[in-house]
Amino acid sequence: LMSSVKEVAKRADVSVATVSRVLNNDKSVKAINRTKVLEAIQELNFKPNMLAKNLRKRASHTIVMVLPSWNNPMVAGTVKGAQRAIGSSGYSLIIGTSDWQSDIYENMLNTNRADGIIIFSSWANKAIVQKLNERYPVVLCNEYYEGIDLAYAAIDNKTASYEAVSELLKRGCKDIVYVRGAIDSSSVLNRLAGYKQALAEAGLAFRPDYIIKPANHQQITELLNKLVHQGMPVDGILAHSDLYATHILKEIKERALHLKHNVGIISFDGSYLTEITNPSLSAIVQPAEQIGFEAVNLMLQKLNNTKQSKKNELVILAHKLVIRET
Amino acid sequence: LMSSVKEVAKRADVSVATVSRVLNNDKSVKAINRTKVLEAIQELNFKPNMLAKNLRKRASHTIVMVLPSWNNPMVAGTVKGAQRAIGSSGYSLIIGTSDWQSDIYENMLNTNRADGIIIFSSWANKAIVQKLNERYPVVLCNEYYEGIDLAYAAIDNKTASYEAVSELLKRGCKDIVYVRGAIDSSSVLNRLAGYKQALAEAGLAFRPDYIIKPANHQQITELLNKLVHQGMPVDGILAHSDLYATHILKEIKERALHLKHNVGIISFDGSYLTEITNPSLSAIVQPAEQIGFEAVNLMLQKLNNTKQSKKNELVILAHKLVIRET
DNA sequence: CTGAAAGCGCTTACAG
DNA sequence: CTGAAAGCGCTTACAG
Repeated sequence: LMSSVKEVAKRADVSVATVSRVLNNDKSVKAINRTKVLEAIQELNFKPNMLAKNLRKRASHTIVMVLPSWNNPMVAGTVKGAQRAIGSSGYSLIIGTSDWQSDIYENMLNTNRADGIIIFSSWANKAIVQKLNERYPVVLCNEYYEGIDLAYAAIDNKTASYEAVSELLKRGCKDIVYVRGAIDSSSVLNRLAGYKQALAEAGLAFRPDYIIKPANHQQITELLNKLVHQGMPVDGILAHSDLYATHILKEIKERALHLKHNVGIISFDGSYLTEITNPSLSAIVQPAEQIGFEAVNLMLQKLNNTKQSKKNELVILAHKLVIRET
Repeated sequence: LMSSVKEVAKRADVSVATVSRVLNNDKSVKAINRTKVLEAIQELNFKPNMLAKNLRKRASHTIVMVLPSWNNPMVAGTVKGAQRAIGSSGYSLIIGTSDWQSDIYENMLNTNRADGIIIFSSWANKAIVQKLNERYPVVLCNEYYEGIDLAYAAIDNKTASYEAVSELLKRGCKDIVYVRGAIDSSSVLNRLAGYKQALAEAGLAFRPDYIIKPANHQQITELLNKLVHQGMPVDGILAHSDLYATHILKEIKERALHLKHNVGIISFDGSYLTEITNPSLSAIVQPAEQIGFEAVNLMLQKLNNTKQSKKNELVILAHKLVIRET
């Protein structure tokens, strides 16, 4: 049914080696032979079998990417950028989320189903990342691990957080809560550092109670209410994600969360969610698409750099504080 | 570095054929040999090279899935279900969106980078689907094509639409607009049919002007305003997607769209977006995860059914009308 | 500039 | 129940 290099070779009256060379743009092929081969390829509608090529080249030409979840527009943007970078590189992108068992991804690498792994999310702890990094190309998105030499793409979370909190302070907010992520990831720690820096510059004391660490959406309301009922007022919120912020907005509206309607809220991500809520959300906009794009490019560089500079590249992308109604 | 069947065979003191048989659960292997092989696999930490297996089996063990976009929670749900169905089947899922050139997907099939294709979205016109279906396993999500024998998973769009419009009529709405999708896909046509049926049963005339066909989000406002300004009132809207509905809500709030705040709105999909808007949106909830799950299962059946019943299966899943604030 | 040949790491008729 | 051997469809030193 499908024709092979053998048939192309016969038709073009050359050897399979020459056909392969044409397929791989080998400069050494004489022009006349190249033409004959290309014609034969056309006539036979030949499509190279990647299964064979992959085995021979010992590469799956596949990259696997781990995401924190599907239901997050920031993630969607990143994937979009990743797909764009994959483009016509000849590589395929396999995407999965971290609710899969972690060893699925390791297995993909072990069994040659993927050549490298891009990790978005704090799915993998430091030990896993370190272990992977010793054997396979690894690129991180949005996070990094102190002490591991890795390529990654992310924004400057500390500065972004500093700017957001400074904005709230400028408006007159005095009691600002940071609703942080559940894991001590680099983004959480850096945002925490930016938060502290902004308070310090304003001459305000840092109060650990104002760092809220919910295990899930539901807990946000619980923890914030607890704070308020203990006599600690809240007039500003830095939310770790748009999803957190939309949830807070909803709970305020439904009066489950006992905060004023006009509490200052700035969330991270700045996806389209911040525009469809009512009121619309102020946010630190992350260049999600760019992050995904750069992450894949870093990986493609790694995969194509045979014995070139091994130095890992860090790509820091620009964020933007966008003020909307909160 | 990596050990191969050859090394396992040597260590277990059997032939590579026997190793392969153990790997493939061939019952004919004597228990003692099976044990020896399994031990050797353990000791050598052997991982089979899928590149070789795929070539030999003439299968990539990969499925490609085409989505309409990334930024849509309904799509996210479908992908989540698809991933769950893939589970530990040994297959990988490659996902892409329809803004890629269509021939990328055909090329994946042609070059053995994928064994079958799942099409969500009306990315492919009938001719393309028909052509693909002649050569490769195809499964459709949410849509089907009249006259092509295909497996697909979807809800009963006509009944769902009928129920939504009936609900609006029951509330007293008389002038109901259907903001339809841009393509004459089966879902659009069926929803249109349900819309008409509901009107007919209520003794109301069908007015083609009340079917709005925006090319993009921005056009919704333009087209609806035009209708209203031409003296055709609007008191109910059936929206083709949650995204459309959230956009409508936003434009009403910003007074760009000249409709009353309390216009009845029911949207399709019923993703989490319908809960975070203010007011929250009434919607036909599609079982997105299930749809993705079933689609992948249909595909896996096709790929594993060597010479079994060729009859294509249709999976119709239950929808649900959920009334919220609109 | 080209071809014959070996080989990537598996699986599977075939013979015993 | 098992092994020797062929082969999946490519690529690539090697020799010329």
